[in-house]
Amino acid sequence: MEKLALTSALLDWYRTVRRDLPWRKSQDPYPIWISEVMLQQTRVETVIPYFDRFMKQYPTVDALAAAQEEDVLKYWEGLGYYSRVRNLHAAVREVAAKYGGEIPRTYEEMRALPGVGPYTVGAVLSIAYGLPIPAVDGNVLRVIARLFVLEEDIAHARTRSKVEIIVSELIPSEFAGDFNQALMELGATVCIPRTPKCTECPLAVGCAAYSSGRQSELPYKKSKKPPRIEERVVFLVRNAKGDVLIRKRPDKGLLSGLWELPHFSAPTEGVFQLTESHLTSERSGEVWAVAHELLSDAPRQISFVRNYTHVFSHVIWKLTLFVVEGRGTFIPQSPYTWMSASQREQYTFGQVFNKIFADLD
DNA sequence: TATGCGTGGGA
DNA sequence: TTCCCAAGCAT
Repeated sequence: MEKLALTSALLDWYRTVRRDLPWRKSQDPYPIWISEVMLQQTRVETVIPYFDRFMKQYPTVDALAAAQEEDVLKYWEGLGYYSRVRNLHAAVREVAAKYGGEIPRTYEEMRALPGVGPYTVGAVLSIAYGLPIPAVDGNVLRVIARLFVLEEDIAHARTRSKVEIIVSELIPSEFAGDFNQALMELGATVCIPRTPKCTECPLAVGCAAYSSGRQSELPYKKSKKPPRIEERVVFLVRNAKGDVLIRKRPDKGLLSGLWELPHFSAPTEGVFQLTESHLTSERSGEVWAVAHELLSDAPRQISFVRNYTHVFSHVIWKLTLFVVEGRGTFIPQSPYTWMSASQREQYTFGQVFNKIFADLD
Protein backbone atom coordinates (compact mmCIF):
# COMPACT_ATOMS: atom_id res chain seq x y z
CA MET A 1 0.00 0.00 0.00
CA GLU A 2 1.47 3.29 -1.11
CA LYS A 3 1.94 6.01 1.44
CA LEU A 4 -0.61 8.32 -0.23
CA ALA A 5 -3.17 5.52 -0.54
CA LEU A 6 -2.70 4.65 3.13
CA THR A 7 -3.06 8.19 4.45
CA SER A 8 -6.07 9.01 2.30
CA ALA A 9 -7.81 5.72 3.12
CA LEU A 10 -7.28 6.43 6.81
CA LEU A 11 -8.42 10.05 6.59
CA ASP A 12 -11.49 9.14 4.51
CA TRP A 13 -12.43 6.47 7.03
CA TYR A 14 -11.93 8.81 9.99
CA ARG A 15 -14.03 11.57 8.49
CA THR A 16 -16.86 9.08 8.06
CA VAL A 17 -16.86 7.37 11.44
CA ARG A 18 -15.26 9.86 13.85
CA ARG A 19 -17.08 9.97 17.16
CA ASP A 20 -18.68 13.21 18.22
CA LEU A 21 -16.72 13.80 21.42
CA PRO A 22 -17.04 16.94 23.54
CA TRP A 23 -13.39 17.95 23.10
CA ARG A 24 -13.75 17.77 19.33
CA LYS A 25 -16.08 20.76 19.17
CA SER A 26 -13.38 23.38 18.69
CA GLN A 27 -9.72 23.91 17.82
CA ASP A 28 -9.07 25.66 21.12
CA PRO A 29 -5.87 24.14 22.53
CA TYR A 30 -7.01 24.46 26.16
CA PRO A 31 -9.91 21.96 26.12
CA ILE A 32 -7.87 19.71 23.84
CA TRP A 33 -5.05 19.72 26.37
CA ILE A 34 -7.42 19.03 29.27
CA SER A 35 -8.95 16.11 27.41
CA GLU A 36 -5.57 14.67 26.46
CA VAL A 37 -4.43 14.64 30.08
CA MET A 38 -7.70 13.07 31.26
CA LEU A 39 -7.48 10.44 28.53
CA GLN A 40 -4.06 9.21 29.63
CA GLN A 41 -4.58 5.59 30.64
CA THR A 42 -8.29 6.27 30.90
CA ARG A 43 -11.29 5.26 28.79
CA VAL A 44 -13.20 7.77 26.68
CA GLU A 45 -16.56 6.92 28.30
CA THR A 46 -15.07 7.51 31.74
CA VAL A 47 -13.57 10.84 30.73
CA ILE A 48 -16.63 12.46 29.11
CA PRO A 49 -18.54 13.44 32.28
CA TYR A 50 -15.33 14.55 34.01
CA PHE A 51 -14.38 16.67 31.02
CA ASP A 52 -17.79 18.36 30.87
CA ARG A 53 -17.77 19.18 34.57
CA PHE A 54 -14.16 20.36 34.55
CA MET A 55 -14.67 22.66 31.54
CA LYS A 56 -17.78 24.13 33.07
CA GLN A 57 -15.91 24.97 36.26
CA TYR A 58 -12.59 25.97 34.66
CA PRO A 59 -13.44 27.13 31.12
CA THR A 60 -10.16 28.95 30.44
CA VAL A 61 -6.46 28.85 31.22
CA ASP A 62 -6.88 31.86 33.48
CA ALA A 63 -9.79 30.32 35.37
CA LEU A 64 -7.82 27.16 36.09
CA ALA A 65 -4.66 29.08 36.93
CA ALA A 66 -6.56 31.12 39.51
CA ALA A 67 -8.09 28.09 41.23
CA GLN A 68 -6.93 26.51 44.48
CA GLU A 69 -5.30 23.12 44.12
CA GLU A 70 -7.63 21.60 46.71
CA ASP A 71 -10.63 22.62 44.60
CA VAL A 72 -9.12 21.42 41.32
CA LEU A 73 -8.35 18.06 42.87
CA LYS A 74 -12.02 17.66 43.73
CA TYR A 75 -12.95 17.79 40.04
CA TRP A 76 -10.52 14.95 39.39
CA GLU A 77 -11.74 12.78 42.24
CA GLY A 78 -12.35 9.25 40.96
CA LEU A 79 -10.29 9.63 37.76
CA GLY A 80 -7.11 8.27 39.32
CA TYR A 81 -3.46 9.07 38.62
CA TYR A 82 -3.86 12.27 40.58
CA SER A 83 -0.39 13.62 39.82
CA ARG A 84 -1.79 14.29 36.36
CA VAL A 85 -4.04 17.06 37.62
CA ARG A 86 -1.45 18.47 40.00
CA ASN A 87 1.02 18.70 37.12
CA LEU A 88 -1.68 20.08 34.82
CA HIS A 89 -2.56 22.77 37.31
CA ALA A 90 1.09 23.77 37.71
CA ALA A 91 1.56 23.75 33.94
CA VAL A 92 -1.48 25.94 33.32
CA ARG A 93 -0.23 28.40 35.92
CA GLU A 94 3.07 28.48 34.09
CA VAL A 95 1.28 29.15 30.80
CA ALA A 96 -0.64 31.99 32.43
CA ALA A 97 2.44 33.55 33.98
CA LYS A 98 5.03 32.94 31.29
CA TYR A 99 3.05 32.92 28.04
CA GLY A 100 0.23 35.32 28.85
CA GLY A 101 -2.29 32.50 28.91
CA GLU A 102 -1.56 31.31 25.37
CA ILE A 103 -0.54 27.68 25.14
CA PRO A 104 2.89 27.61 23.46
CA ARG A 105 3.22 26.52 19.83
CA THR A 106 6.61 24.85 19.84
CA TYR A 107 7.57 21.31 20.80
CA GLU A 108 10.27 22.45 23.23
CA GLU A 109 8.14 24.96 25.12
CA MET A 110 5.17 22.62 25.42
CA ARG A 111 7.34 19.64 26.37
CA ALA A 112 8.95 21.64 29.18
CA LEU A 113 5.62 21.98 31.02
CA PRO A 114 5.06 19.57 33.93
CA GLY A 115 3.10 16.47 33.02
CA VAL A 116 3.47 17.10 29.29
CA GLY A 117 5.32 14.26 27.57
CA PRO A 118 5.99 13.53 23.91
CA TYR A 119 2.51 12.14 23.30
CA THR A 120 0.66 15.13 24.75
CA VAL A 121 2.84 17.60 22.85
CA GLY A 122 2.09 15.85 19.58
CA ALA A 123 -1.61 15.56 20.30
CA VAL A 124 -2.19 19.17 21.36
CA LEU A 125 0.07 20.82 18.78
CA SER A 126 -1.23 18.74 15.87
CA ILE A 127 -4.92 18.88 16.76
CA ALA A 128 -5.08 22.51 17.86
CA TYR A 129 -2.38 24.12 15.72
CA GLY A 130 -2.02 21.64 12.87
CA LEU A 131 1.69 21.05 13.42
CA PRO A 132 2.95 17.82 11.82
CA ILE A 133 4.14 16.17 15.04
CA PRO A 134 3.41 12.49 15.74
CA ALA A 135 1.23 11.60 18.75
CA VAL A 136 2.17 8.05 19.61
CA ASP A 137 -0.01 6.49 22.28
CA GLY A 138 -0.91 2.88 22.96
CA ASN A 139 -3.37 2.84 20.08
CA VAL A 140 -0.84 4.10 17.56
CA LEU A 141 1.80 1.67 18.81
CA ARG A 142 -0.63 -1.19 18.27
CA VAL A 143 -1.78 -0.04 14.83
CA ILE A 144 1.74 0.55 13.54
CA ALA A 145 3.10 -2.64 15.10
CA ARG A 146 0.46 -4.62 13.20
CA LEU A 147 0.64 -2.62 9.99
CA PHE A 148 4.38 -3.22 9.66
CA VAL A 149 4.79 -6.32 11.85
CA LEU A 150 7.07 -4.75 14.42
CA GLU A 151 7.97 -7.57 16.77
CA GLU A 152 9.81 -5.72 19.53
CA ASP A 153 8.23 -4.99 22.91
CA ILE A 154 6.06 -1.88 22.57
CA ALA A 155 6.88 -0.94 26.17
CA HIS A 156 10.45 -0.15 25.12
CA ALA A 157 11.27 3.51 24.48
CA ARG A 158 13.23 2.39 21.43
CA THR A 159 10.08 0.92 19.89
CA ARG A 160 8.17 4.13 20.49
CA SER A 161 10.82 6.29 18.83
CA LYS A 162 10.84 3.92 15.88
CA VAL A 163 7.07 4.31 15.61
CA GLU A 164 7.42 8.10 15.89
CA ILE A 165 9.75 8.05 12.90
CA ILE A 166 7.32 5.91 10.90
CA VAL A 167 4.41 8.21 11.74
CA SER A 168 6.50 11.30 10.96
CA GLU A 169 7.05 9.98 7.46
CA LEU A 170 3.36 9.24 6.95
CA ILE A 171 1.82 12.33 8.53
CA PRO A 172 0.32 14.70 5.92
CA SER A 173 1.39 18.24 6.78
CA GLU A 174 -1.98 19.74 5.93
CA PHE A 175 -4.04 17.25 7.98
CA ALA A 176 -1.76 16.44 10.89
CA GLY A 177 -4.42 16.64 13.59
CA ASP A 178 -6.94 14.50 11.75
CA PHE A 179 -4.26 11.99 10.85
CA ASN A 180 -3.11 11.55 14.44
CA GLN A 181 -6.68 11.27 15.65
CA ALA A 182 -7.50 8.82 12.87
CA LEU A 183 -4.69 6.50 13.94
CA MET A 184 -5.91 6.63 17.54
CA GLU A 185 -9.56 6.22 16.56
CA LEU A 186 -8.66 3.19 14.47
CA GLY A 187 -6.78 1.66 17.39
CA ALA A 188 -9.60 2.42 19.80
CA THR A 189 -12.49 1.10 17.70
CA VAL A 190 -11.18 -1.32 15.04
CA CYS A 191 -7.56 -2.30 15.63
CA ILE A 192 -8.37 -3.20 19.22
CA PRO A 193 -6.07 -5.27 21.46
CA ARG A 194 -7.94 -8.56 21.39
CA THR A 195 -9.81 -9.83 18.35
CA PRO A 196 -9.27 -6.85 16.05
CA LYS A 197 -12.04 -6.16 13.54
CA CYS A 198 -9.89 -6.50 10.46
CA THR A 199 -12.83 -6.89 8.09
CA GLU A 200 -13.87 -3.34 8.99
CA CYS A 201 -10.39 -1.88 8.72
CA PRO A 202 -9.63 0.67 5.99
CA LEU A 203 -5.97 -0.37 6.10
CA ALA A 204 -6.47 -4.14 5.95
CA VAL A 205 -5.17 -4.30 2.38
CA GLY A 206 -1.86 -2.82 3.44
CA CYS A 207 -1.57 -4.57 6.81
CA ALA A 208 1.36 -6.96 7.09
CA ALA A 209 -0.01 -8.60 10.22
CA TYR A 210 -3.42 -9.25 8.67
CA SER A 211 -2.01 -10.63 5.44
CA SER A 212 0.04 -13.12 7.45
CA GLY A 213 -2.72 -13.86 9.97
CA ARG A 214 -0.69 -12.54 12.89
CA GLN A 215 -2.93 -9.64 13.97
CA SER A 216 -3.88 -11.30 17.25
CA GLU A 217 -0.33 -11.98 18.39
CA LEU A 218 0.78 -8.38 17.88
CA PRO A 219 1.84 -6.13 19.43
CA TYR A 220 4.15 -7.98 21.76
CA LYS A 221 4.11 -6.74 25.32
CA LYS A 222 5.84 -8.22 28.35
CA SER A 223 3.40 -9.07 31.12
CA LYS A 224 3.52 -6.97 34.25
CA LYS A 225 4.71 -8.25 37.58
CA PRO A 226 1.96 -8.87 40.13
CA PRO A 227 1.15 -6.16 42.71
CA ARG A 228 2.44 -6.49 46.25
CA ILE A 229 -0.03 -6.92 49.08
CA GLU A 230 -0.24 -4.57 52.06
CA GLU A 231 -2.35 -5.43 55.10
CA ARG A 232 -3.58 -2.33 56.94
CA VAL A 233 -5.85 -1.49 59.85
CA VAL A 234 -8.14 1.49 59.09
CA PHE A 235 -9.82 3.60 61.75
CA LEU A 236 -12.93 5.65 61.32
CA VAL A 237 -12.59 7.76 64.46
CA ARG A 238 -15.57 9.78 65.60
CA ASN A 239 -15.57 12.41 68.33
CA ALA A 240 -18.53 13.42 70.47
CA LYS A 241 -19.86 15.72 67.73
CA GLY A 242 -19.74 12.98 65.12
CA ASP A 243 -16.79 14.54 63.28
CA VAL A 244 -14.44 12.10 61.57
CA LEU A 245 -10.66 12.11 61.96
CA ILE A 246 -8.88 12.39 58.61
CA ARG A 247 -5.36 13.13 57.49
CA LYS A 248 -3.69 14.53 54.37
CA ARG A 249 -1.39 12.26 52.41
CA PRO A 250 2.14 13.37 51.50
CA ASP A 251 2.59 15.34 48.28
CA LYS A 252 4.43 12.49 46.61
CA GLY A 253 3.52 8.89 45.94
CA LEU A 254 0.24 7.00 45.98
CA LEU A 255 -2.87 9.22 46.18
CA SER A 256 -0.57 12.16 46.89
CA GLY A 257 -2.26 15.29 48.15
CA LEU A 258 -5.55 13.50 48.82
CA TRP A 259 -7.15 12.96 52.22
CA GLU A 260 -7.70 9.62 53.89
CA LEU A 261 -8.81 7.80 56.99
CA PRO A 262 -5.86 7.00 59.22
CA HIS A 263 -4.51 3.51 58.64
CA PHE A 264 -1.52 1.53 59.83
CA SER A 265 0.39 -1.60 59.02
CA ALA A 266 -1.48 -4.51 60.49
CA PRO A 267 0.16 -5.21 63.87
CA THR A 268 0.05 -8.89 63.12
CA GLU A 269 -0.75 -11.00 60.14
CA GLY A 270 -3.86 -12.21 61.90
CA VAL A 271 -5.60 -8.86 62.11
CA PHE A 272 -6.97 -9.08 58.61
CA GLN A 273 -8.76 -12.25 59.60
CA LEU A 274 -10.16 -10.56 62.68
CA THR A 275 -13.91 -10.77 63.04
CA GLU A 276 -16.28 -9.30 65.54
CA SER A 277 -16.37 -12.44 67.57
CA HIS A 278 -12.61 -12.36 67.90
CA LEU A 279 -12.44 -8.80 69.18
CA THR A 280 -12.11 -9.96 72.71
CA SER A 281 -9.17 -12.14 71.77
CA GLU A 282 -5.55 -11.18 72.26
CA ARG A 283 -5.42 -9.56 68.82
CA SER A 284 -7.74 -6.76 69.87
CA GLY A 285 -5.17 -5.54 72.39
CA GLU A 286 -2.86 -4.52 69.59
CA VAL A 287 -5.65 -2.70 67.76
CA TRP A 288 -6.52 -0.84 70.96
CA ALA A 289 -2.88 0.10 71.43
CA VAL A 290 -2.62 1.63 67.96
CA ALA A 291 -5.90 3.53 68.38
CA HIS A 292 -4.78 4.75 71.82
CA GLU A 293 -1.55 6.05 70.35
CA LEU A 294 -3.42 7.74 67.48
CA LEU A 295 -5.71 9.60 69.89
CA SER A 296 -3.17 10.07 72.69
CA ASP A 297 -5.89 8.61 74.88
CA ALA A 298 -7.81 5.41 75.37
CA PRO A 299 -10.83 5.14 73.04
CA ARG A 300 -14.25 4.61 74.58
CA GLN A 301 -15.06 1.84 72.17
CA ILE A 302 -13.73 0.05 69.11
CA SER A 303 -15.95 -1.95 66.79
CA PHE A 304 -14.92 -4.15 63.94
CA VAL A 305 -16.88 -3.28 60.78
CA ARG A 306 -15.63 -5.34 57.86
CA ASN A 307 -12.70 -6.16 55.61
CA TYR A 308 -11.94 -4.50 52.29
CA THR A 309 -9.68 -5.38 49.40
CA HIS A 310 -8.71 -2.50 47.15
CA VAL A 311 -6.64 -3.04 44.03
CA PHE A 312 -4.33 -0.29 42.76
CA SER A 313 -2.13 -0.66 39.68
CA HIS A 314 0.90 -1.88 41.61
CA VAL A 315 -0.30 -2.65 45.15
CA ILE A 316 -3.26 -4.30 46.82
CA TRP A 317 -4.55 -3.04 50.14
CA LYS A 318 -6.17 -5.60 52.40
CA LEU A 319 -7.93 -3.43 54.96
CA THR A 320 -9.62 -4.15 58.25
CA LEU A 321 -11.99 -1.33 59.20
CA PHE A 322 -12.76 -0.38 62.78
CA VAL A 323 -15.05 2.37 64.03
CA VAL A 324 -13.49 4.08 67.02
CA GLU A 325 -15.41 6.23 69.51
CA GLY A 326 -13.06 8.84 70.95
CA ARG A 327 -13.38 10.69 74.26
CA GLY A 328 -13.56 14.15 72.74
CA THR A 329 -10.38 15.41 74.33
CA PHE A 330 -8.14 14.85 71.35
CA ILE A 331 -6.87 17.86 69.36
CA PRO A 332 -5.37 16.65 66.09
CA GLN A 333 -2.21 18.14 64.64
CA SER A 334 -1.15 18.32 61.01
CA PRO A 335 -1.58 16.28 58.88
CA TYR A 336 -4.62 15.23 60.92
CA THR A 337 -7.86 17.17 61.27
CA TRP A 338 -11.51 16.66 62.18
CA MET A 339 -14.01 16.64 59.33
CA SER A 340 -17.67 17.38 59.94
CA ALA A 341 -20.36 15.76 57.83
CA SER A 342 -20.99 19.00 55.94
CA GLN A 343 -17.29 19.36 55.12
CA ARG A 344 -17.13 16.01 53.38
CA GLU A 345 -17.65 17.46 49.92
CA GLN A 346 -14.68 19.80 50.28
CA TYR A 347 -12.14 17.05 50.79
CA THR A 348 -10.86 14.76 48.06
CA PHE A 349 -10.41 11.07 48.88
CA GLY A 350 -9.29 8.00 46.98
CA GLN A 351 -12.15 5.75 45.95
CA VAL A 352 -11.33 3.18 48.60
CA PHE A 353 -12.22 5.72 51.29
CA ASN A 354 -15.30 6.96 49.45
CA LYS A 355 -16.43 3.36 49.35
CA ILE A 356 -16.02 3.12 53.11
CA PHE A 357 -17.98 6.35 53.64
CA ALA A 358 -20.74 5.14 51.34
CA ASP A 359 -21.02 1.87 53.25
CA LEU A 360 -21.27 3.66 56.57
CA ASP A 361 -23.77 6.31 55.48
C1' DT B 1 15.29 0.97 31.41
C1' DA B 2 11.99 -0.36 34.92
C1' DT B 3 8.93 1.00 38.17
C1' DG B 4 5.43 3.90 40.52
C1' DC B 5 1.18 5.87 39.78
C1' DG B 6 -5.91 4.67 40.02
C1' DT B 7 -9.92 3.26 38.42
C1' DG B 8 -13.91 0.74 36.66
C1' DG B 9 -15.15 -2.15 32.66
C1' DG B 10 -15.01 -6.09 29.64
C1' DA B 11 -13.66 -10.80 28.16
C1' DT C 1 -12.94 -15.03 39.15
C1' DT C 2 -9.12 -13.37 37.23
C1' DC C 3 -6.78 -10.97 34.12
C1' DC C 4 -5.83 -7.07 31.17
C1' DC C 5 -6.30 -3.28 30.61
C1' DA C 6 -7.18 2.67 28.51
C1' DA C 7 -5.56 8.52 24.18
C1' DG C 8 1.37 8.41 29.51
C1' DC C 9 4.58 10.79 32.46
C1' DA C 10 8.20 11.19 36.02
C1' DT C 11 12.09 9.43 37.94
